This record gives sequence, structure tokens and C-alpha cells, in this order.
Amino acid sequence: MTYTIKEVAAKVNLSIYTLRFYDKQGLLPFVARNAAGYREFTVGDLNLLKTICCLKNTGMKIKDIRKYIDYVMAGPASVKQRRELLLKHRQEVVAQQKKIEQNLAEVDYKINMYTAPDAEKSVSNEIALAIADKVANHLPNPYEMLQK
Amino acid sequence: MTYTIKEVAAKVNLSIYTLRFYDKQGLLPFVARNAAGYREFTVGDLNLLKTICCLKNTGMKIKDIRKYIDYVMAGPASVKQRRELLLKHRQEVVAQQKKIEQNLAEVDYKINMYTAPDAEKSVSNEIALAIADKVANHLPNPYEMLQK
DNA sequence: CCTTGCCCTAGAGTAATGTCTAGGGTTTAA
DNA sequence: TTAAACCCTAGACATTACTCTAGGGCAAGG
Repeated sequence: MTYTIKEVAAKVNLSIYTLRFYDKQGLLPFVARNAAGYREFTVGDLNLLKTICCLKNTGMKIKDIRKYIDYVMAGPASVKQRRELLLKHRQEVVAQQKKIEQNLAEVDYKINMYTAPDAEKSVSNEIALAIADKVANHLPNPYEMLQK
Repeated sequence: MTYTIKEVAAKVNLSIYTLRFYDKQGLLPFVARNAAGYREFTVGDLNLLKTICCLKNTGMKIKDIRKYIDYVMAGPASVKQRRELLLKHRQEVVAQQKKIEQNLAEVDYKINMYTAPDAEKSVSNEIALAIADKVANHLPNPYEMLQK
């Protein structure tokens, strides 16, 4: 049993356009065509495609995914290179996750401020400071319309 | 004391180009100009810019950052909207983090496979299965060059 | 047979986010 | 007072990753 591009698109939650685009980018060299030139995806193809989706979902660039697929097509001899590529990617993903976490903590700080009962007072204070900062430097006040 | 665009770029680790681009996109309406038309960043401006960077670093689109800045410029009355915007963003970030974590687990599975002492054997097996899948469906074998 | 619904390719178009160039004014320090 | 090092804008160019259109072939049911 094989799958059409439409069926595969539904299974991996990508558009048909995207699948054809990936093929054009060299990500699907393993997908066969029938006599009419239609793509026929096997179960094995679907598995590899799912791996491609994992890499894409963790933010890997198409160029690097292609490199990985090239290694896969090269057979067992490329195990070491595959491992290195994935390990490097893993490190980048973890670093990125950490960075996001840190920045999100700052956002949380703001959310807490806006959630507190005295939020409007804090914000007024913030603006007052910003305005004082402008005035002290003889600069126009961009919050002008807020002055009563 | 105020900062030039170059100094600010160094402080927040963005290029001068990007800062001007952000300004063009309406993210920096609070930055004043001197008589010559040069931007002059106050300490307060820098703080707000840092918040912009947090939002950007957590993946917020420029359009939404602008919305947030618009709220900030509207003063204390917009506290509720700011909070809602940030809370929604927070949810999206957390969901995205979770998705990445799940996909990374799949990548880790591959890394482990490639790291095991019998990695080449596993990979050979994988390919054998993929080929059998192709043959069973009367499709050409894309791993042909690997056959000895 | 013919219509409907798939499939194909090539290539144009889009969106987001910068990055850079051209042309020109400003500031600073020798 | 002039050269180096800044600053400015407008707008062209670049990159990534799709997304869609045009034009045409194939397949299955009525």
C-alpha cells in the first residue's frame, strides 16, 4: 500500500504545496513516482518524512535537513556524520529554549506588574520617570497627550 | 545623558540597521531626535527597547510588538490590554516550547540510535526495511547504490 | 465519452525580517 | 579647515519558507 501526496499531507499536517516544495529542495529524494509521474509514498517514506518534520519543528533550516537526508541516502557509513549533525542541532535547540525561557521570565515580570491591583499606579510612575528622563535631557515628551 | 544609535545597538546586540528598521515599523515612537535629526536614546528608552527585545526574543511578531508599544504610549489606561496581549503571547510561547521539547525527544531517540555501538547494524536494518517496502510496491529502490 | 477531481511542473507571488547602498548632512579632532 | 567617523532617509536587495497560478495530463464514475 502507498499513499498519495494528498493523504501524506493530511497525515503530517503539511500542505501539498509544502511537500512539493520540500521535494524541490531535495528533502524527498527517496519518494518514487508511478508511470504517470505521480509521487507514491511508502510507509518507510512516511517515517523518514516524520523525521524531517521533527527537525523542521525544532527549527532546523531546510539546508541542514537536506544535509541530513543526504547522509541518510548515503547509508550506514554516514552514521557518525548524522550523529554529529543532530548533536549540534540539539545543542542549538537547547540553547534557544534556554534563551526563550530567560526572556519569558522578563515578560512574566511585566505580566505580574500589570496584574497587581496597583498596576495603573505603577505604570503611571513608570511614565513619570520616563518623562523626567526626557525633560532632564531637554527632549520633547512623547507622552504629551497623557498630561492632564 | 543620552545614547547614540551606535551605542544602543551595542547595548542591546542589534545592528544599527535593525534599530532603524524597528523605528520605521513604529516600534520606537518614543525616541526623540536632536536638532540635526539624530536619534537620542534616554535610559528610559533603553528600558522599553529591552522589553521590545524580550518580546522579539520570545518570537513575537513585529506587528504585535507594535500593538504593545501602542498600548504603552496610550498610558495607564491600557494596562488591561497590555496584560491580555502579554498573557496570550505567553501561552503561545509555552505551547511552542512544549512542541519543541516533544519533537526534540524524537531527535534524541535518533541520536541515541546513532550513538549505540550497533548503530551501523540498526541503520542497515532500517534501510533493508525501507527497500523491502519499495520492492513490495514494485517501486524503484532509491538506495540502489548501497547494494553490494 | 465526459466531467470531476486528482496529479504534475515551472515559475510567479507573498510575507516577514532584516541588510545594504546611494546620496547627503554633522561632529570632532588634528 | 578638512578628514574621519558619525548620523540621516529612501529605497533596493536578500533570505527563508512557503503559497499559489497557469497550463496540462491522468483516473474513475455516470
